[in-house]
Amino acid sequence: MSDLLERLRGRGWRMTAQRRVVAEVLDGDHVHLTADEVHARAVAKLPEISRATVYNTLGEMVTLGEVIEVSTDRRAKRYDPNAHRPHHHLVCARCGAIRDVHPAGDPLADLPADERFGFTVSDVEVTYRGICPNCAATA
Amino acid sequence: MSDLLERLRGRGWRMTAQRRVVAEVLDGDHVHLTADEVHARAVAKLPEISRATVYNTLGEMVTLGEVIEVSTDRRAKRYDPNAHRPHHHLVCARCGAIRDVHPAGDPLADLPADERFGFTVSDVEVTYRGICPNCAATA
DNA sequence: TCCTACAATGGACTAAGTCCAAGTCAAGTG
DNA sequence: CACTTGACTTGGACTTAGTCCATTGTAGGA
Repeated sequence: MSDLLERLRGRGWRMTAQRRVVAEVLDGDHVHLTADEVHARAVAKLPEISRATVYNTLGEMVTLGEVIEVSTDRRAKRYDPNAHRPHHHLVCARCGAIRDVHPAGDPLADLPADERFGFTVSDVEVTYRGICPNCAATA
Repeated sequence: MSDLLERLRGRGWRMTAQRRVVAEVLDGDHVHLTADEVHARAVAKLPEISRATVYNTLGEMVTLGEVIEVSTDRRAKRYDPNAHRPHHHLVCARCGAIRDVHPAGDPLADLPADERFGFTVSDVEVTYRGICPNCAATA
């Protein structure tokens, strides 16, 4: 049922009710939640869970590479459990809706050596912006 | 002397001492400043300028398309006056240093129609992450 | 069952940014 | 040039998102 939970367990994570609940929330199809949204859903399942724990747990999942932090809008970070398959994001500039997308080609390869300034480049994050069909309809 | 200032004037901006100072700060080679850094430098030239005005002015410049907002780290937004030439960013994951880069190819073209979900895609923002030479040396 | 190191709690704290009512002033008009 | 007016600025209170930490609780091994 919970792939995410399985993977975390396999890494020697100490399993607690709180961590299970956070993993379950992220593992649904409710992707791209903010930390507060995760907390709200977690509270529904485990009323006494604290905000600090949710932040800690999300942070650990990010460190373990099981969840990706996305900061597409300028407000809160969002958490994307779809970390096992590389992807990028398409964001509606009006309503903030987010879709996962898979562009052709490898943007990393598009950065020539003379544009790397001696950096060891390890990662690339691409955010497309535009207007979603919904917002376009109500323009 | 101040290209940015010239362009803004040409758009019917009401010119005030505050706006001039903010434009001057951004127009130097001091790129990628946070709003607070802009404010600090502005205060050096015009002691009574307020934080709110700096935020307002930066926001207007962004709206006019003369300045780009960059949120590479998860802290404060940074402001990049180099808006007239499309470019992307290379960020050091350790120290946060930022360089402008110009990748080959057009990432927008790499997003196939069937990955656009009906969005009208107008913009793309690419952030490369890695370790800068400085940080690599002191690893 | 008991221990103990790791985890959770919650409330105070910080950073970054927004809001607003009141005062100020740039620039067009006569 | 003086006047007028609506746009601009101010500063302080407020909000939002997130961090910190001392204390309390507990998972899981011996």
